[in-house]
Amino acid sequence: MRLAFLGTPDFALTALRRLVEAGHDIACVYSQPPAPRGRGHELKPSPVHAYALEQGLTVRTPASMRDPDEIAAFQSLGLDAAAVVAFGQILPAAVLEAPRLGSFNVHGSLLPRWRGAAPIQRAVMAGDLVTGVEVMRMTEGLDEGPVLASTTLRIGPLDTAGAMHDRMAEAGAALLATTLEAVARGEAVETPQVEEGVTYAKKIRPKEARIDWSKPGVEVDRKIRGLSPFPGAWFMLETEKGPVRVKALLSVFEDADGTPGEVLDDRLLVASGAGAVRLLRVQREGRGPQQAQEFLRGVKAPAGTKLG
RNA sequence: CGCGGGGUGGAGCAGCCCGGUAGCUCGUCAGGCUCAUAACCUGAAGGUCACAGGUUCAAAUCCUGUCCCCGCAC
Repeated sequence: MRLAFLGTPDFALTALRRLVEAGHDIACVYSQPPAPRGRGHELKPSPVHAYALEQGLTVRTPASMRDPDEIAAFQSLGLDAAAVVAFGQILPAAVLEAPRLGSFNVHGSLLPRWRGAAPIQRAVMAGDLVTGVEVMRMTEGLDEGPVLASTTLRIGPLDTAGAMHDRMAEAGAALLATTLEAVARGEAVETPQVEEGVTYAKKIRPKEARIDWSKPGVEVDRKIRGLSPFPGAWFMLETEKGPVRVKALLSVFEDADGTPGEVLDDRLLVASGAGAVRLLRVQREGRGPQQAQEFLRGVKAPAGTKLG
């Protein structure tokens, strides 16, 4: 098929790779323009952008797909379909409807639950036991289009948003590839989303990442796993060299009591408003991620330590 | 030139300000003890202290440059 691919981060890259390997004719790759991300204010192309250049694909990084010239250029590509995966821009109908067969999107949730920006993280934070990845036809509304294919995934007690992200990227890429084939053959079945159970996955704000130990342990644990590895739920720890910010990357809920924020044993079991949370994997600022055991070798946090 | 932290035996850290015999908690190996809720005791191996220059009688420690990693901001 002759396709346009619109995507930006790693999640999208996994899908693009699959389409390239499947031998599709990628007429043009669209991605968000290089931004001064990362340290040192360096201008870095997005993962999708970098890969596209590497593959010798045509890349465009318009600031806005609403630009009339951009829309005209898109319409003249002679596309069979457009694949949109975590692109980062709202697309106008003129773009969505330009390809002969339409535009399709990979979304990380079982719609209509968790429409919007951060479905994977919100699902983990909410304690969902099951989630999934779906391919839908794009319409003007936010993630409201009919669903063509779906894969469900379980969220285990030790799963983080990052782990789900990786699994979902793979599953989504495969789903997208097979669905596009089905669409090409005219065999795809589109199922409208049900009216009930609509929720929205608001974008994650760094401000909500600080851990409030007075909350129930079950919630603290979900927040830790839902925000791991990015942006990372964090707390403050007093050390010999002063206060240090520590991210909790993985944890598990345990039934124990104590003053919220107090460490209950020598293995990072922390009391919360209800029950306790054992930190299994953490990362302090300036250092890399570490298992609790390694972390405890370099920092003192014995029973009785108060976390902020 | 956005702000800041860091690169020390296999892992995690201290030492650096106030230059002078490389330390701690683990792991590994050998032996002992035995069952104490990640076991304990004894001994051993293992490091050009990121890299390149400079200062000095002497540099992990001071100065200059380079590379790499991480947090924030974005």
